[in-house]
Amino acid sequence: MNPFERLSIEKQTRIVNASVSEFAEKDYETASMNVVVNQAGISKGSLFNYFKTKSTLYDYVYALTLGEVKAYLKDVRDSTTGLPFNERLAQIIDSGVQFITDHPRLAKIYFRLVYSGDSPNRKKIMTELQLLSNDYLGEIIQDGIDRKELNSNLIKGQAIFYLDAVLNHFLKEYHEALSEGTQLDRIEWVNGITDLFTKGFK
Amino acid sequence: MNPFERLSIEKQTRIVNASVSEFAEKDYETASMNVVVNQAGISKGSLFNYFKTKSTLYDYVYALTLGEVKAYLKDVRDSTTGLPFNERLAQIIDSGVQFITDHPRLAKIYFRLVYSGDSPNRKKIMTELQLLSNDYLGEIIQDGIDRKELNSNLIKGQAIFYLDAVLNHFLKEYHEALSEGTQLDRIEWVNGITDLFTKGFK
DNA sequence: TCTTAATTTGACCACCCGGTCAATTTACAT
DNA sequence: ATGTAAATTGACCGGGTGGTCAAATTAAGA
Repeated sequence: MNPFERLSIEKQTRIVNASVSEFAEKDYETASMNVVVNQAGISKGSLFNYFKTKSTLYDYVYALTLGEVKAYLKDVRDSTTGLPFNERLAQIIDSGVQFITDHPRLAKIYFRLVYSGDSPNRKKIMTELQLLSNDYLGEIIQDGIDRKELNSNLIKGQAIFYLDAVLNHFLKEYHEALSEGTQLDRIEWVNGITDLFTKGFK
Repeated sequence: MNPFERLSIEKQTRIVNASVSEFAEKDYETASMNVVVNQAGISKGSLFNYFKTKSTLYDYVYALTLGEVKAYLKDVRDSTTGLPFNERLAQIIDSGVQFITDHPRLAKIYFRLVYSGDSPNRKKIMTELQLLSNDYLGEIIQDGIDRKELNSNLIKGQAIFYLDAVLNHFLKEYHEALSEGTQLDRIEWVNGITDLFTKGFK
């Protein structure tokens, strides 16, 4: 049992909160351990006792973020098996929107990761993300092909790539709009995106 | 006439080269004026005489980058007026590929900008980029609609958004593949993308 | 050649960084 | 209450940052 896990839940929460906030606001290099320490109300020595290095702390936050993302993805995948491609896609987008609303700071960390590869171990992490996207979207698309809703001549790698590009970009935009106070018309966009791909993949 | 412009072309080139390299390799905050200075073979005081601050130097590099991007875009737009949407789109992508090949470092700066908003004056710059994309892709799409190749019910803002997402993401991927030594099958991808949109926007 | 102005230099400044560790405080078993 | 082990602290370290400026060098005109 490592020292961090031995802490009271209250203290753990304070530290995780401060870390998430800092890594959400600044990129990895710019994020400051001193800020985390002050925000969490602990001493510097303590933080470095719980996490050996900055990179270790980031790993923890990263695991937390990706875990939450995966949970949302898994939920929506499992609760929509059997539905036609376009409805499934719509619900996946909705789930993304929900994630952003529930965890705006984790979303920021996620997008920072996806779009600027901002992290130590960039290579490994980017590969992991790509694999996740491949597996996940690959299955959804394959399902659509099996169901004969999508063109069986689709080049799967490409189809995944396009879906991934549009979904992530839309969610990023949605996230930015949200944190600026404005709001995108969710339904209109969900319709637009499902439309594009149901026709484009036909 | 500012002091930088008074320099010999040779010296200007050395400085611009060093700056472009540094801003391509590291994000704005992490990029180091000391590195630029050493790489360019000039003293620190000189650099700060030519450019008052780091941000000023970045502005210069940014203007250079965007200028080059715009030149490529303008060229391909003007040389393809009259062509059908799918051929036009294909040539735009090809032009992007060409830009990446000709100016890999500028491409890196451009993608860093687009995807992480990495710069001082983020807001202003992002707005400028969005405007550029809107005008440019908006015209191409409107042309396709007028020519009755694209659905006249398209929500233009959305269509632009999707095109932009896929084009930039593809070019970014192409750029990364290139700098890792591997190569994407350009033709296959160009066909895939034009396919997606000619069907998806129908 | 001498004078003056423009250019270039690099030591230096204040500040912040990630990380360390001797010293202190806290918690707990006896 | 006392002794001991564990947890916590924050002053401190080496190093890097953007930026400054008095002094040295170079260029140019008379």
